[in-house]
Amino acid sequence: MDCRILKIALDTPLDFIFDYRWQGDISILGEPVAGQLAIVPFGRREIVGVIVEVGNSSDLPQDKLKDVLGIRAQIAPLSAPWVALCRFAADYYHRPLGEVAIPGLPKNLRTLKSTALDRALKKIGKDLAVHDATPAGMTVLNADQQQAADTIAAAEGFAPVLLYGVTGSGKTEVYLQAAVQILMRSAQKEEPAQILILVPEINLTPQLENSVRARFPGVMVATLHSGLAEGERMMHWLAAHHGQARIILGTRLAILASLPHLKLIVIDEEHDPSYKQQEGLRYSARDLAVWRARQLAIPIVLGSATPALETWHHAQSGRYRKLALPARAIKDAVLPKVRLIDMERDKPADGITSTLIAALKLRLEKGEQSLLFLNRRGYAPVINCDACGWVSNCTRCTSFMVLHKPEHRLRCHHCSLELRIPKSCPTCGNVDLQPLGRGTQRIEENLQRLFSQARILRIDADSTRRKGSAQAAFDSVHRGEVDILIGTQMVAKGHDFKNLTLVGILNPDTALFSHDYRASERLFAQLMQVAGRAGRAAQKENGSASEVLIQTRYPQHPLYAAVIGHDYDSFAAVLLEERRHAALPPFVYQALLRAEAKELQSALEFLQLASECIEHPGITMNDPIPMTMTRVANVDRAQLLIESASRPALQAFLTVWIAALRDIKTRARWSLEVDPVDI
DNA sequence: AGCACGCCGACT
DNA sequence: GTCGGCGTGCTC
Repeated sequence: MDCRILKIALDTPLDFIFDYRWQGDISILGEPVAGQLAIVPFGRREIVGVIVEVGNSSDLPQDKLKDVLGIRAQIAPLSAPWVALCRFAADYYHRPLGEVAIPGLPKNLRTLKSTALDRALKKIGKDLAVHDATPAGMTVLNADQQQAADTIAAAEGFAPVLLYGVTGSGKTEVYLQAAVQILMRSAQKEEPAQILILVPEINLTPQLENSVRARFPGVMVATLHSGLAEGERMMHWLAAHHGQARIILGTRLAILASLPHLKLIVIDEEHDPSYKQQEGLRYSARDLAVWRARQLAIPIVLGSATPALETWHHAQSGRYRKLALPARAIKDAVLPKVRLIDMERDKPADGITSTLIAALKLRLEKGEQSLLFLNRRGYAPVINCDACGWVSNCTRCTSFMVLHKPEHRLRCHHCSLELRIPKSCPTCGNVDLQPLGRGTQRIEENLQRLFSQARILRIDADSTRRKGSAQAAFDSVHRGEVDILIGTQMVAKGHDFKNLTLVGILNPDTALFSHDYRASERLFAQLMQVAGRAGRAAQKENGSASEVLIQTRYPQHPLYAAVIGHDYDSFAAVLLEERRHAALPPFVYQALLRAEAKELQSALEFLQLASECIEHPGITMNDPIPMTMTRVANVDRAQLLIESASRPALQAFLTVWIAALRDIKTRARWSLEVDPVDI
């Protein structure tokens, strides 16, 4: 019998491709092909892999090879461009191919038994008949929007576009209009087309999903995000993979979906930090999306009011085309007026200045909604004992235990540790323990005292733990059942609150003096985004102008001047110049080697050995240092930053370096991150 | 990463 | 007598 050797990528940290024999009957089963999924024995387990090559020989002796147990022939093979995308990501982030390709596949594809798969395939087949229709026609765009949409839809080949427009300028309409044009054109040519739309967090932006579904009533829309149940994930993945889904709406993980007819990629709020995966394979969905668009020679739209500096830099240099939406699209809506409240002059009582209290009172009287933004959940970030100086440190992390008053708990936000609030000081017995600083719970308490008649709602990770409770909370704001909303960054994204006319920002100053050089970029984006919650709808005749009040101790800081002027351009120019002078990204390329161990010394020793283990011409090797938050859950962490002015030089070095690192004998666990963002 | 084997301490 | 701690070795 004819025997094939299949080269198969498997989800394991071992960085090589595994060979298996396949002895099936070709006349019955057909030839195995690259891109198919195969179930194979691996050690004492049975796991799924992606066939990357079909051949007749192996470097290993035949008797070392095991037989393939089965091939997923029910579904189409994954395409060569998809495998190439995975291979690029694997090479670029220096991880095994299988670790990139496999984890995103639905679990039901990974077992020998295929009943769940067969059932899903049957259902998809039925849905296909119902959903194969053309999209709805054009809608009420303004000239700038129409021109942007036309430009995107008419682009030929790889066309990266920065769609630059303030909150409310109607970027979503431009995406959807470009998508309509591309889908209609493909329907005329009878060529299937797929559009991938990435959003930062799908659960917080149901409005976008609703408007997409409303806009494409006859078109199958698939969603891909981590919140899907296993069965749903299977259905949506299959609909994308087999091409029935024409619009795919997803979070960062959707960038690795199989999309055989992909014709346009949209990244909404492209600057958002959640496009960066921060564990496991630490990829940037935005960067992979640009690579994928280039590989497929299709347009990609990066939409933002406050683009990432990397993106802005590309737009300025002409590598990306910049399309600007200068005005708010909604008739008569204007940008909210931003004012600073100098906290040195107007000293806040319980975290809220008298100016802000007066403004809240005014909005209450007018029956308009207000939002207070504070990016710190809990009641107080720490409690202490005045008598002996004790503070509520976490015993397992380099951090404080946060006071959560409604839950009567101290909680560490970095490990799962949770304690009852001590009745007295653990070291001296003093019963008068004081909360220091303010979180959303404490602000909520203050507001209830200040405005006893107002309807006050807090929205943060704690108040929305139950499934569906976040949506219920947002719905009640939309229905007008809330006068004052207090929230963390959860409330900054996506939602248009039609009757919201005042935004108060309570404590943004800490980010001004952060050691993280990206902090001011992020703060600016966050302030602009929160500010955009105010006055998104046209003002009612008797309504007042929307305003944003920022409480600060540094009213003269240039970042706030830029926020007041809604002036991203100048602010970005200043930041980019600073980055150029300081030789920081995007003018230098970075990689970060992290190490963790029970003892900090082991981690630092490993990094020291790593920094000396091979020659590194053209590479700047910094000193190993403990991470800012050194200990998390009783593990000490340290890091070593390396930099180069040349990306290829950095990549070439990393390949050699990783091989050398594997030979270092150490008790530390280590991992490498390319293009790190939180340093 | 899993998963199993293997060699030492406190329990029914 | 055995349940289980995690060292270390292997996975085509």
